Amino acid sequence: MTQTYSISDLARELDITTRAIRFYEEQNMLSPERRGQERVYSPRDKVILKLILRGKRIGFSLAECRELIELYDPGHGNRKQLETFLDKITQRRAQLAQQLLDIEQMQIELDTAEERCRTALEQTN
Amino acid sequence: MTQTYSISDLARELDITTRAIRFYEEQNMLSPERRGQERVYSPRDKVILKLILRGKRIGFSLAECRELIELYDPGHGNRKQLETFLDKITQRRAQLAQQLLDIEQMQIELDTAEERCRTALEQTN
DNA sequence: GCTTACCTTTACGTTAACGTAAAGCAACCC
DNA sequence: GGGTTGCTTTACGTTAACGTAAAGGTAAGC
Repeated sequence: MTQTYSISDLARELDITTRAIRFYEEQNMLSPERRGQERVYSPRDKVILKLILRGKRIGFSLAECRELIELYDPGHGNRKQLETFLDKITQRRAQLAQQLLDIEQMQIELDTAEERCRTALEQTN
Repeated sequence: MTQTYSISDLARELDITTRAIRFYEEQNMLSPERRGQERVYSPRDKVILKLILRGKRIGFSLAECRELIELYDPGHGNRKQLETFLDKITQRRAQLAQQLLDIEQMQIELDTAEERCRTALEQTN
């Protein structure tokens, strides 16, 4: 049998609230099975959640995260759809490249900020 | 004389609204000079705005951006302050490192997504 | 049979980061 | 002097992404 999770299992493991998980479902980013009333999550659901969290860490909106999820299995797309998918992939790549530049630049600024802090600290001695 | 800018100069050049610029001032992230009623911005103000925009591109909140700005000139800090600055710098570095990992991972996923798109496209031929 | 621990739905509340509209001053153009 | 352009302040509106009750269902343990 393939592994399943309760909602609080996932909440604990991924360090988010159950409310957040239900919210993502409301936004059609998840559709877990049900056993009676209760939600039952699959490994795939967990992967999607991780995608969402990773997206959020680099500042993606949930709408953007949903796009990423749609890219995750493009099987059901017609020609037109697939081509817009490829477009979106290209755009995302450009965005990620820009973010890499931004991060590098910020690391440099943190370096000089640390420098200045340290010399200022020496002044106080 | 050192260069100055009007609010719409900066808005045009940095591609944001004047409302946003005024809002950042409300949040104590800018404090431009005044000529009569009008705001007059210095090159330093422009640097700060760029810091903000860069921060936003990688998902920082304005509160986080303000911290970065404070790190930008730590001259006026006492010992205690300077040490918390160094702490914050360390934290930011860790966050940036995590973001780098996230971006790399996403690039990989975009690669495989593109693969799947292309093979799916070939199916439609 | 009562408590405790999870689960559910419904619904209103909250915060961040501006958007948008209203109303008005100052300078230049014709 | 009337209109346009660009600046100002004040203030209410909006969206995203949940938080936070409230009210209740179910199964386990004592």
